[in-house]
Amino acid sequence: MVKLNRTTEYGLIALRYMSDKESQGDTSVTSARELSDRYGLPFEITAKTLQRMRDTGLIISAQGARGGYTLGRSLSELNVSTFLELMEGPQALVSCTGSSLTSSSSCELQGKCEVKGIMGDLNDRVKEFLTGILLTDLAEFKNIQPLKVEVKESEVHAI
Amino acid sequence: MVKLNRTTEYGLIALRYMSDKESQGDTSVTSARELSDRYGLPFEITAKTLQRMRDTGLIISAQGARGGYTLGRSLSELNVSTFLELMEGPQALVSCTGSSLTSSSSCELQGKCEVKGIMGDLNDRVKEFLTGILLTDLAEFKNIQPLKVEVKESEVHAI
DNA sequence: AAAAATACGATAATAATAGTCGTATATGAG
DNA sequence: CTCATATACGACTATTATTATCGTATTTTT
Repeated sequence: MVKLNRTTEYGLIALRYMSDKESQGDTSVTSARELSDRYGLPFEITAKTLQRMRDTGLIISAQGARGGYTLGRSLSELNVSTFLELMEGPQALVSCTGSSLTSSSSCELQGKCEVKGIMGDLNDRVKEFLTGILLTDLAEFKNIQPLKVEVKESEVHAI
Repeated sequence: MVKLNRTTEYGLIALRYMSDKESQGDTSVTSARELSDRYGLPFEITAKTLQRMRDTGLIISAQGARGGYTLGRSLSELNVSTFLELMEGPQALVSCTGSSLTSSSSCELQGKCEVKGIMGDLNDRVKEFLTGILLTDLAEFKNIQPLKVEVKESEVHAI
């Protein structure tokens, strides 16, 4: 049916975490390690995901020791459609619909296919719908329990 | 982002074709061969897709020579959400959301994950939205040019 | 009996996604 | 100025999901 890929999930976790930090007056940056430790995400992928999010401007990076990421734009103005496109690229709902970057997704039924219009219409509608939903509109994005830092043994003496 | 699989496309082609036939007073059944020939679809997959559609009641089969398929329910009462679920199963928008049949899609962050609620909410909204759209609402589902039967040589003497 | 069609399970091929590895670069702290 | 920590980035591998193929059985009309 309709499905998000996992890195989008990781990205959402990251955004929500940073947003929460910010709203608590915590101005510290968030490192890939911090996220992967806290949520049990694979570090390498978390790091790579954050880099892609930086490329698209969702977050801002600071290199070097004590480096990390902070929010790059106001989440209360970011809609779901835009978020998904930033995370996964301008993919269409269905393969035969244009506006796709990958050449492999161009339909071989070209010309013959009679559902292109139907699919394109559906795609447009879903996109329009998602454009109307802001990330911060989604239930539980805000109003979660304050982040309790359950520090690991290994981290204790490191601080 | 959000994507349909190809067999759903095939299924949509089949439904539209049969619906169109019906509205023209053509009461003949539609065979897998007929569809695969006309639209250049792989026969085996078309056949299998039609079988799954029969399993879910979308279409009705008639076995044997001169057998084939006819519509099993009124398309003007079939919404997109239901259609997608019948074609692809009750999959969720995102892996960590429940209601999935495959055990592999259960999230390993169980308990820790804090976006489950967000994703579940988004999933519910998209589903509700799709429920409000009927297949026949979609542009170009109806009002297409009458099917011109460009009969192939091989079919001519068979009729 | 033969031909045409669906029924169905097993398996192979392909594509998409997820994850790993190695190395380079930047920066703060001592 | 060196070390530790963190991002940056490309190439590669593994895993999973999807798509397609194959072989055989069954049903029904002629």
